[in-house]
Amino acid sequence: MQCEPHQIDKHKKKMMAVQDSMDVLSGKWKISIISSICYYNKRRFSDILNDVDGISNRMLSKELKELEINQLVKRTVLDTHPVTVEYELTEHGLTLKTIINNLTDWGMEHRKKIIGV
Amino acid sequence: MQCEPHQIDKHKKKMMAVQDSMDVLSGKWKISIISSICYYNKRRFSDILNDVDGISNRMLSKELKELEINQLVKRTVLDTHPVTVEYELTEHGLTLKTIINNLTDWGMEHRKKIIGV
DNA sequence: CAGGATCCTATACGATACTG
DNA sequence: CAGTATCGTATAGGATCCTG
Repeated sequence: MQCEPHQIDKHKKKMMAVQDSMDVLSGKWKISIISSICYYNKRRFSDILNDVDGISNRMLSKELKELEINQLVKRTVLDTHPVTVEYELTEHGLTLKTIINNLTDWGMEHRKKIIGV
Repeated sequence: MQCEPHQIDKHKKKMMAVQDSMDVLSGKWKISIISSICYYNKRRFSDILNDVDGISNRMLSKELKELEINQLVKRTVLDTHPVTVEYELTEHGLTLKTIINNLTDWGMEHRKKIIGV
């Protein structure tokens, strides 16, 4: 593919941007966790544990912490007995909604196409 | 969150769909590889090796094979000396374009917001 | 050039048990 | 309930060398 130099730069910039996204979102669980919180608006630890098929509490705890650090998720401790913790998306986290929806749609199509046949 | 039973089922279905997508796309490299091919339309092995920052030939080879199996990528051996191999997205792979674009945009925003500040 | 083979390491992840 | 601690395994992944 022949490209003008500034075209090539554009491609590189875009590749970098994708990498930046993936640095935050990649891993086996992150997207699923975000989806869970996103679809239910607010979600407790044990609920997410149930939503995300196969995840262990250790992993969930670790991943949520990372998402919090990256300011995608907000953690609220409720004053109940025993303690309850609620997770919700931050405003920045909410900007992922489009991507979640796209991945949901694509997953359904993919299942039809490849798995379902 | 109180939901009607059929609402809950909807959420579960969506969660499953996201999982299906991630089964194919997750991992450190897949999305970047697809982006590279997507942005350039056709791309040779060594080009992708250059586009995707930090990937080793071993990994690239492995990931491309998986993408081929999942029918996202088409591999064409060109009759040159020495051999050249071109990769392009299949029609099914092209349906990921929206997601790639969204991830690109989101990555740029995220950089501004978190990394760049 | 494209990629396979080999070897090795890091870390991602799971299972289980424990605590405020 | 929402985690943390500990331990063990599996896999992801890097480096290097080799070949048609």
